[in-house]
Amino acid sequence: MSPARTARALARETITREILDSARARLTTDGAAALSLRAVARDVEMVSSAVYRYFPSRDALLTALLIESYDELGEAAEAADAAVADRADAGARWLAVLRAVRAWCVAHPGEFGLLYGTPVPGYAAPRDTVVPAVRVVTVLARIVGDAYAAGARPVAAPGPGGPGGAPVTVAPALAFIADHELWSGTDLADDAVAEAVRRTIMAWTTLFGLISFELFGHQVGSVADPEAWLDEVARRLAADLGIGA
Amino acid sequence: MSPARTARALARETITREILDSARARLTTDGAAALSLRAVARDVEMVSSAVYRYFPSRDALLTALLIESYDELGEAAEAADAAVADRADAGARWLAVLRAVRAWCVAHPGEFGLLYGTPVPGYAAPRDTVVPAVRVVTVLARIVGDAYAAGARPVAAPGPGGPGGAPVTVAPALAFIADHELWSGTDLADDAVAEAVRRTIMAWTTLFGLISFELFGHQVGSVADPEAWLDEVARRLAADLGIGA
DNA sequence: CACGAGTTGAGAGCACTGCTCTCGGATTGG
DNA sequence: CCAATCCGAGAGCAGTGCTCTCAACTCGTG
Repeated sequence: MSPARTARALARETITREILDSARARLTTDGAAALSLRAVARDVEMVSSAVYRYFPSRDALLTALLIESYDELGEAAEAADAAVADRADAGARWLAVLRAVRAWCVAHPGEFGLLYGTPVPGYAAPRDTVVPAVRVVTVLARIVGDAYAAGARPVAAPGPGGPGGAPVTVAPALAFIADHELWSGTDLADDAVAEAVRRTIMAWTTLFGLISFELFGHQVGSVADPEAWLDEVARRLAADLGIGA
Repeated sequence: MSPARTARALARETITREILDSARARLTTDGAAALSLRAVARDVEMVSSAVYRYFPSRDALLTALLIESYDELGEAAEAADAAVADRADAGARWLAVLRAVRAWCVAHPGEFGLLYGTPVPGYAAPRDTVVPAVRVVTVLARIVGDAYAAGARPVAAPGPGGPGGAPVTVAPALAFIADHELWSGTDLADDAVAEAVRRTIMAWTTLFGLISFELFGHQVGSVADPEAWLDEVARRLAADLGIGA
């Protein structure tokens, strides 16, 4: 963290932190797309060109914000899960995590827009962002896996035998969830694991949609109490997953 | 449509159309936030200031695009529903509409970003956009209402009597769905209507999340076949709504 | 302590953006 | 035909990301 604690290195750390903090503040007020490097330069009372000593480009700054935010959100989810005393109460863990995820997003709308909103025009998130990005969904999958290991099962699934066609295959890139030791404790067959993964992803999709609607103003006036609405949706999702509240 | 078919009025119509078309094209290539009025001016081979004769500001242009896009999407949904011959087959109508909505969004990613993505920084959508914005969810609610009128019912709901607390109230602004004649044919009690409305909104939330994940690149590598995935999710949602496929 | 090497901040400059203003020319309705 | 209106062009302002140069500062080493 501090390889050579020289005055210069220390100043660099401090200023880098200041830039990041200012950028995140402006993220919330101005939005990710309008993040202006000159504006953060004014915030930290430097000339714009000086900021480039710390971040080689606006995109590099965005990437740093992206990783930091993903990690913060993932940690919030993990902490909420860990805070539930009764580890066997999958319903309580599920609700706690979903509440924590929404709470973080509501508290950090700018960061949420950066993470999950419209991609910033000429910017493509580099590989480094993938690992922190999947922390949240991993937490969700872990809860489901624990519940299934304890004997819980999803309700009658419209899966292979249910209505409609064969379920879609989960691509290899989701192996970190599908192949995870999460499911090793369960006595689920491989296709049952795949089914659980799909349900978890679908639940995560719903949660994301919910938060997105709330933060992007698509449910103003349609949902009176967002917190209560989240609770209700969380319970429904848990019921679908068979990890009753 | 053409009150005074003078040469000037005709030219104005044509150029307005050209500007809108160019703007929508740039929407997909550059993104909504980076929509440059000067760029569309170059496209239509005018000087930037001339464009202001047609749209008083960039925001006004955005609003026009917003309304036009909402209407197009809403019409696509309505058309897909209307195209299903067997009006009593709620499952088929549901699947058709969800497919059509996704198809339109995939075909118009720029417009999707404008409609449902991160709000453009200093821009607030005016009232005019509300009516076209709700066309899609109205189509969904109509299908559910028709099915319930025909006797279908949602599966055991974790509602008032189910697990968890009391369901959240739907705010008055959603009256256009809740108070709609959609439900007058059903013999549902008021709270059952509210329950159906909530389920419809939740399904719409999931659909939006799904499309958003796909278009914003949050499921690259995690879902192999987006179309098949949509079908599967649509069937699960229909099953939850009790309008089985 | 001194000095060369590396780091940092400031400033000017380029090309771009949204937007406002003015000015000459074209079109319109009376 | 003519006054009123509309329209396109151009200049200009303040903002943006980014590059370059230059002077000042800090650092490890001799």
